[in-house]
Amino acid sequence: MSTLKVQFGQQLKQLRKRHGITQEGLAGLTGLTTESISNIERGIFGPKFDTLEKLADVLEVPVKQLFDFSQPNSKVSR
Amino acid sequence: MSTLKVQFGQQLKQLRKRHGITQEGLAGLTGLTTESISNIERGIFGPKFDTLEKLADVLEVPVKQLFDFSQPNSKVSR
DNA sequence: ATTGGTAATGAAGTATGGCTTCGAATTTCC
DNA sequence: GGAAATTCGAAGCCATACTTCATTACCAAT
Repeated sequence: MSTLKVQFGQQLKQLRKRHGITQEGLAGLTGLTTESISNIERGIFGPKFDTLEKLADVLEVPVKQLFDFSQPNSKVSR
Repeated sequence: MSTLKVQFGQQLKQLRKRHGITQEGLAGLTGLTTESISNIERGIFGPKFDTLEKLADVLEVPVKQLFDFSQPNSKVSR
């Protein structure tokens, strides 16, 4: 029920789309499965630190940006 | 040997001290043990999302600040 | 209507690692 | 020196991150 997981997932989804990549693509580049990416984006579970690093690395953003929920972003939504 | 765990740990330690609280105090407030806090601060393991939330909550900082390693002597909050 | 590409979802299983307890050693600081 | 704070090890528990497989749904285009 952690709202952090949900928020994180939404942010991840945004950053992934902004990066112009699909769940499958992100899965391939991080060594995860598409189901895992989907589960993370929907807040089903929160990734462990190793995965956190991979995600930030692939998306080319600092890890902290994955936790920056400050703004409802103007772009890319929908 | 994830550098993220280590950096996170150092940041946590800084924020904890800045908050004027001991490992035991933080342990009590988060429902963890002092050993766990110690292990996290030394980068032995990275906390799960639930713990992440508790830590940020107790330290009264947004989660993203726990991942903000930009400045050694920062005055980020204020 | 059907194809093709993407994502959601469920069920069931594995195993990693987050966390604990206990005990002792070490560092820090007054 | 001595107490408090932190480190370290080892062993074990168990929650959960992640997997595989299989299905379903959505959404554009054609």
